[in-house]
This record gives sequence, structure tokens and C-alpha cells, in this order.
Amino acid sequence: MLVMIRRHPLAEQAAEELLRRIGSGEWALGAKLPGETTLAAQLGVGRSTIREAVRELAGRRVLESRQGAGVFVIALQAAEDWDKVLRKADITDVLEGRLAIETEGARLAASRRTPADLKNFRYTLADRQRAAVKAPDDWYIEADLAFHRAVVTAAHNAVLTELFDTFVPRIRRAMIDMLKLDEEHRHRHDQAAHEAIADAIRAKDPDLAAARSREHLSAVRSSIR
Amino acid sequence: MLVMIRRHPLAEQAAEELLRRIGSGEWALGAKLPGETTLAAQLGVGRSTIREAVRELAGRRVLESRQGAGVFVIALQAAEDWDKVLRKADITDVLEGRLAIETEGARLAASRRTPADLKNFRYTLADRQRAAVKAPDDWYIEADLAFHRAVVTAAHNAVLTELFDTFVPRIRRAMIDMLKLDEEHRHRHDQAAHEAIADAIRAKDPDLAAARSREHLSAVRSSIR
DNA sequence: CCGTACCAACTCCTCAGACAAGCTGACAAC
DNA sequence: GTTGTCAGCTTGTCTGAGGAGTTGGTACGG
Repeated sequence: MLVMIRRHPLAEQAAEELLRRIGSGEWALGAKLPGETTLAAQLGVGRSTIREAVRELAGRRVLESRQGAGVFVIALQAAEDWDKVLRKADITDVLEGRLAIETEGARLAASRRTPADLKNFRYTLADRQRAAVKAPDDWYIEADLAFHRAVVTAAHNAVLTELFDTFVPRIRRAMIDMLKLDEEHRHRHDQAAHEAIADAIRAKDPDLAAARSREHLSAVRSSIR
Repeated sequence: MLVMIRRHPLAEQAAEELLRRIGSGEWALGAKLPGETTLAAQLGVGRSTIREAVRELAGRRVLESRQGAGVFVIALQAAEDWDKVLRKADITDVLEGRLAIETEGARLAASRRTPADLKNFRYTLADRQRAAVKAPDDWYIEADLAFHRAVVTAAHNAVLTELFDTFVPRIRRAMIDMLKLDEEHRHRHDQAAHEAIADAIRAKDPDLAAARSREHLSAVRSSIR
């Protein structure tokens, strides 16, 4: 223990160790961990270090401590951090996930869109048009994402909207990289494809909206390779 | 402060207060928080209490502390806990999300499935057939989910697979509720629909696989209302 | 004028000890 | 048997001390 290279604070290492033991089945769901003093002695660290480790796992909703009673396991593993999953994932995998969400979103939007949704389309499309002509990259990216979000929002499905928002940071980074390699700004010229998606939703044609959404996003995916 | 009813430990209250201030814009993304002693004085608590609060928010990926440098904001709000989002979400919204994932999964599987995937289909379908005839509800549910997971897995897309796994607990609960109201076990009789999905993937027909997947899940969704 | 080495002040990190507050089970009194 | 009490456990909080890492200024040498 004393010899090991310390890249992380002791408290973090202790948290990882506890998480490992929980995952290995040493303590079942709902089980009570040994007392702080016992754990401190076991891991060879001070009591306050153990407390911080437990606090960290409490923040990750794995442990729960009750004064006077003890520390208890409330989850066998840390909830998947989606931002981390997406960061590590291959960009084509992410784009295929986005395609699944947006295609279905466009399909549902075609039957559920309200007048407010259509107004939102007009606004975000006009904004995207302006940004495509003269705005710097980051402005354009935000305008583009705003329209795509408007489509998903029009599906009036909280899960799909939340999924889209989860994907946004990763998509944004990918677009930044993509635009850097795209000196001709070819990507900005597909305003027509966006208008077409909005038109299909406006016309209440689910299959067409889904098809056009799929077509557009497939093109984006292809342009990556 | 002394008079207030203390239902939560001070460290937790301090964490909530810090989270509130971050959300209110007091500290921007990437900004450095005041030192431990300063914060402790501001909130009227001890230094170790502040440290535990920071540690909790570090576990939630909102703060990050670097020895010698300070504590920094790395997210403006706590990451959405997907399990929690799905628990609160309307079941039809969840099923529509599942439909988006599985339909696209089936489509991709039709062009990427390996011999191992097909073997997996055979195995899980046979298992589901047996369970549909005589097994108790929870066995049947696991067998059904195993086949659906096999389909998504055959798409060979880590993001889609992870999404499916995120949805599973919520879907499982919904199925339990559904089967309780389904005395005739009608739901168990759609083995043919599952075989049909597997056949389309086996035949490398993306559109057909997607259509059959969509049809099956739409039927499930309709049976809920 | 520029670059380097040094250093002081600041930060978080860890430990130890003390006491408060809350829970639990055993045991005595009724 | 039921109830009340309490001792012994647990976590919660504070304080003081020193260790370790970062940062920015400053003096020195070129």
C-alpha cells in the first residue's frame, strides 16, 4: 500500500476499493458495511478519509449512511454515467443512436405537432439559415442543434427529449471536429434537407418525416468516414 | 441556523447549497470556488463538513478538486439519473423510446448479424417458447427480454446496447404490471411475431426487420391503454 | 531584454482526538 | 408480557497540526 504510486487522492482510491468490493459481492444489496473505524483500519487510512470515500459513493447513490445505524449498500454498481459512456463511444455508434432517436421523434412529431411547434420550426430554421451564411462555427452549430431539438420536442415525449439532450454535448464536439476538416463549408449547404423535414412534419406525414430525417442523418454519418 | 429542524446532515445541506449556488450562476463552468476555510466560514460549518460536501458533489461529477490548485465547477447541474428519469416517466413515453432503439437496432442487425448472433437468436427464442408455455411470470419476462436484447446486441452498436440496458429495469416493472392484468396470458402467444423479427434479420432485410420490430412494439404499446 | 531557478504563499490532503447526536438491544421494573 | 431505561455501539461535526502540490512573483544570470 505504501509503495503504490499515488495518482489519485487516498479518499478516491478508498472509494474505488469499496466499489470494487461491493461489485465483487462482498456486501449484498442492503447490507451494512463495517464501522468507519474498522474500515479505516482495514484499508490503512484515517477515519476522515473513509468518511470522504463513503460520501463520494453516497453522491453516486451507491451507499447511504444513517447516523447511529451505519452505512448501507443501496446499489450494487454506480449508475452508468451517460456522458462518460458517450465520450468513450465511437462517434458512428453515437450518430446511429441519434438517428434512432430523431427518426422516431420526427415520426411522432408528424402526428403530434402543435401550432407552437410549427412556429418553433420557422424560428429555428430562419436562424439556422442566417448562421449558415455568415456566422462562426459555434454559432452555426448551436443553430443547427436548436432546430433538431425543436423536431424532437415536437414529438412531445419526455424520454426522447431527455435522450436527445444527453447526446447533445457529444454531438457538439463531433460537429466542431467535423467543421474543422470542412473548409468548403459543404455541411452548411444542406438547409434544404432541414426544410424538407419540417415540411413533412407540417404535412402530418409520419413516414415521410421519418424517411427524410433518416436520409439527412445517414448523410451526416457517411460524411464522417 | 441553530433553530432549524435538521433532517439531513450538515454536509448534505452544504452540498445542496453549493449546488443551488452553481445553478444560480454564482460560479460559472470551470470557475474556481473559494477555499475550504472561506466556504466553511460562509456557510457557518466546519472545514471537514465542507470537504464532505465537495466530495459528494465530486461523486456526482459536478465539482472536481485538484490538490494545490482549488475546487472547480465541471458541470452546471447534477447529471440526470436515467434510472430516476425513467421511473418518473410515463410508460408510453418509455415504450416509444424503446421502440426507437429496438427498431433501429433490428435494422442495423439485419446487415451486421454474425453467425454467433443467429445462434443467440435460436437459443433465446427456444427459451422464450418454453417459458411462454409453462414458466412463472418472472421467468417468462426474463426470457422475453433476453431475446429482445439479443436483437439489439446483433446491431453491434455499444450505444444502442447500453441504451437498451438502461431501459430494461423500467420495462421489466411495466411487464410485471401488465401480466398481472392479463389473466388469459394473451401476451405470451406472440411467439410468431418474435420469430418473424429474427427471420427478417436472418434474411438480411433491414426494412423488413425494422417494420416487424415496429409492428410488434406498437402492439405492445397499444395493449397498455 | 529574456529566460531560468528559486521561493513564498496559497491550495487541497490526511491524520488524530474530542465530543455530540442518534440507534439498538439487553435488562430491570412494573 | 409490557414498558422504561440505559449502556454501548454507530455516524456527525469540529479543531489543530502537518504533508504535498500548484501558482505566481522575484531575483539572478545570460
